[in-house]
Amino acid sequence: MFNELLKLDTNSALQLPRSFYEQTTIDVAKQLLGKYLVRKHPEGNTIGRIVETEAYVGPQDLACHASKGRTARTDVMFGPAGHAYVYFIYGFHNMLNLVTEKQDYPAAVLIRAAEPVGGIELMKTRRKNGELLNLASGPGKLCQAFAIDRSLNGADLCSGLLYVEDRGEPTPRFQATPRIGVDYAGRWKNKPYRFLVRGSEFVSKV
DNA sequence: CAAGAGATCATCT
DNA sequence: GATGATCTCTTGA
Repeated sequence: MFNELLKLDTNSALQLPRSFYEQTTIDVAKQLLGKYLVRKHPEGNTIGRIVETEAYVGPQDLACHASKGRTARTDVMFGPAGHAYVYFIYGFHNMLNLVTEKQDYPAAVLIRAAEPVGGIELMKTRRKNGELLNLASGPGKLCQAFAIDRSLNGADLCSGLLYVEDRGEPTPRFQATPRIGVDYAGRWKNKPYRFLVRGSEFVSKV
């Protein structure tokens, strides 16, 4: 109980600054591994150690929504770095992305999985399958566990209810694989833009 | 277990 | 009108 409270005590001084997100999308995707996603919510806070990401690197990337141009949906990606791009897919699931790179360059990192660290009981109440390994091991599951939906689309990651902490861990060893579910993306579908923490039990099962 | 289908809707053609 | 940065449950071996 006491340990749980310690874990929940977040420190905004550790919050990643906007300059972090202004790096290249690939760099951001790699460096987000081992960082902590923090979601503040009236029901309670939830925290997870990011273990899986995917980079969507810009307008030329056929797997990136922004390759279709600037629309109401993709508008956030064209804005400044360090904001959330949240969209709804398959009639069921929200996907959380963090906008990267400079203003007017549309790119983002998809957060695909996290190891639950704080607010685990709350996550279990939000998820049908309350197994620890199944709470946030996939982009849709993660959004459900962290109560992330489109109301957070465009949210500033440097001031509010949703941000990422650097707790001083070095970036863990990781591997790169092709991205999931982007078979339509022609020669871009095989790019090794999915990054997973090596040996983590909490990555998505694909 | 592996494979398959169904769920369900915002977005763009 | 089609389709998707998915998940879960059912089926059958």
